[in-house]
Amino acid sequence: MSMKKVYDHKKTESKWYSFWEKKGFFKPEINPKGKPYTIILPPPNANADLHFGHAMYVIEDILIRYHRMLGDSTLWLPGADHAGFETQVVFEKHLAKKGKSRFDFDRETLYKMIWDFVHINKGNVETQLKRLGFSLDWTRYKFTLDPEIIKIVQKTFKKMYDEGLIYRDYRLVNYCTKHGTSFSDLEVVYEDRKSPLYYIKYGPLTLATVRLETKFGDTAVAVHPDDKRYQKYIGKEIDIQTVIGPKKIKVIADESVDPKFGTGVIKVTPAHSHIDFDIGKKHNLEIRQVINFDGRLNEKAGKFAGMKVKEARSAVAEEMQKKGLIEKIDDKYKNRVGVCYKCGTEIEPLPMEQWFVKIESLAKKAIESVKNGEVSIYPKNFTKVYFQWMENIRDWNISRQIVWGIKIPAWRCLDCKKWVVTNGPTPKKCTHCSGSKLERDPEVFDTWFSSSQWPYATLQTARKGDFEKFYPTSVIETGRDILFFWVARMIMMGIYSTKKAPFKDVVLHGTVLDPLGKKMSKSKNNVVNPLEIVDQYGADAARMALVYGTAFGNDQTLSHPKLQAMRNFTNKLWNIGRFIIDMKPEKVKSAPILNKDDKWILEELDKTTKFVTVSLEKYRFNDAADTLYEFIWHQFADKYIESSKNRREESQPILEKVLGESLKLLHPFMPFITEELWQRLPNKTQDSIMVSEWPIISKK
RNA sequence: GGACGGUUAGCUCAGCGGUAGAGCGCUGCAUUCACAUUGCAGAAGUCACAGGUUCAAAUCCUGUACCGUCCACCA
Repeated sequence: MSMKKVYDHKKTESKWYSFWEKKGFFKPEINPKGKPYTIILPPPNANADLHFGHAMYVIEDILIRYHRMLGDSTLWLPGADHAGFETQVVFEKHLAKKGKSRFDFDRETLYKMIWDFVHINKGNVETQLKRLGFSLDWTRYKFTLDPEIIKIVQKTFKKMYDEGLIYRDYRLVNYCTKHGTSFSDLEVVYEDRKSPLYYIKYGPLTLATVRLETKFGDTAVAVHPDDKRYQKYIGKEIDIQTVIGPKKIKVIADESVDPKFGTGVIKVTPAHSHIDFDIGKKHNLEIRQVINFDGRLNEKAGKFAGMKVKEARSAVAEEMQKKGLIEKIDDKYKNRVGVCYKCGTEIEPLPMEQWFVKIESLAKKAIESVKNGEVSIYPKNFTKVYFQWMENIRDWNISRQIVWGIKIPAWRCLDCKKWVVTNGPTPKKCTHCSGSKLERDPEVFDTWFSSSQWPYATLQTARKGDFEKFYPTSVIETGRDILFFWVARMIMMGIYSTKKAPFKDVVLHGTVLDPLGKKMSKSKNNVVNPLEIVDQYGADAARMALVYGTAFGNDQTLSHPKLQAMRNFTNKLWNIGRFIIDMKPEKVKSAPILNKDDKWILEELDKTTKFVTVSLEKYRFNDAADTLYEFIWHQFADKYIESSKNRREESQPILEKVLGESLKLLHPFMPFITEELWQRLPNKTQDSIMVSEWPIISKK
């Protein structure tokens, strides 16, 4: 079939993906003897379509296709994440549109509804990944809620519990009163606020506080041990007036009090402030909870009971002012307030029992694995960020009070109140007292607890022998915004469970911003669907645009002019192909004598081959892409092809050779058009360019 | 309060020790001879600012300004 003047990406791209898949080219088995090369796809959330930023997965496809052509036994394993809390929030929004809420359904029904919702979305996501040309081995597809994955996650929990690395503790958690769940420290975002700072009288002392409404939970007043002003009160009880009557309160000394802040005196509210909780623990103070999980004050607040935190604050302030208990109000005070990263509700530190991972020993090994080079992070300046975070890490709260997730396999014995933990199955009786009345912990794991086990959980359950062959994986490639959430935790959990870090290289890409340079988000309504871009410019152009012209690791702005340029490039390539293949002269000299031009282009091809290869090894994708563009367009097409026109019969073999090699080098970046042209090459050596050999630099 | 990244042609960005580069845009010319999603030619930047190191700095060091991001339980 003769070739049209203008390249039609829609025609080409629709046919090759299924061809590749049918041939089994995405499976590592096509190179059974090659050395293993593995990437686990960061499983996209199953609750929504991919946005254009996900197209950065192209980096992984480039690496995978390159290594497949090198002859490696190459595996790129796809999956999806149930994305616990995230998904529940998305689903609640759907419910809200129908005038419903999560409280209208029982647990099982809600779970089932979300399950159905997620399974529709998963299908959409798969279609998107395929349209982008990603050479994923779909026969090994995994979902975080597959029974075999759940089994592994629960088993890990049990093992860690048995070894004392997971414990149950009553302590303050970051709690969103709107969503009704706790969060890890990472999920709290901080906002700058101007909050009135009240100077209140506590008997003979005056202290400064923002959170007036928590005063009903005060169980001490604290000063710095060396603060001369307050020596005589330390250890004594003082009488104070409060809005709900007189009260006695103890004055304690603690190093953590900053004498320079306010008056140097603080109220200690162990139930509602992290720092106070620690002080309280040290001094054995009562944890007096006055704010309930619905964000309202309870009966301990007297007549303020039932009020929401904010109303209570102003109501208390008003009342205290009437009674002359407020000395002054500093209304210029600036502080940072933790809010829910989803809804912006102020996070309440609230005391509750939760499961925690004892993180120190895990972090230590994770730090070590990077220090000793078992794991390398690219771009390398992120190594420092990684260390910083790891060195200051705190125990990880892995309980979530939601329904959508993996259930924690823990039961409390109603007789002896102790916990029974299993690998998953419901225990018949209590292992401590043989009691038979057991109550399951209704909570589920933090999503990241399961995804941190993803590399080994997938490989251990995909196919027999996979784990042995493909673990540790070669590269984890992901957005740098989830370095802590995911990458760091995978390293910790991987080392814990398998004794080996789960990957050798961490490759972090920047964020793809909208055409105006703003972060894409649903709330801003500026999310771009990759399929729109693919329809408009072609998958090849979209892929190339993401790697061309931006240093790897930097943020980039989605640029239509750039997409257009890459679309033009595909057309240029198409016409190069058309000229060489479709307009082949009738007579061709079989053993040409090389002239100056021939030698020059072959030399340039060599240089390009070398440069592209080295750049890929160093994860310098833009260098490789820029060079290929320059070589193919400006050296091969503009110079060599032009000069060859008056000696076509002689140069035809060179034209074919350079085209073939260029297509191979370009294939990882632009798989569809390179396959289309490859299939038309008169001298093609394999069924598909996908399984052809990566060009080798010819010897001089 | 710390840390990291950015600041280079009108726009979007490469370059990161040897007298400034790309894509888009702009100007002029060419052409139904693979490609107008084209070719050729060209204009365009005191490389944020101030010091320093060096024979030589956009590139290294110090500091400043402005943008962006991340981390931190200051009441």
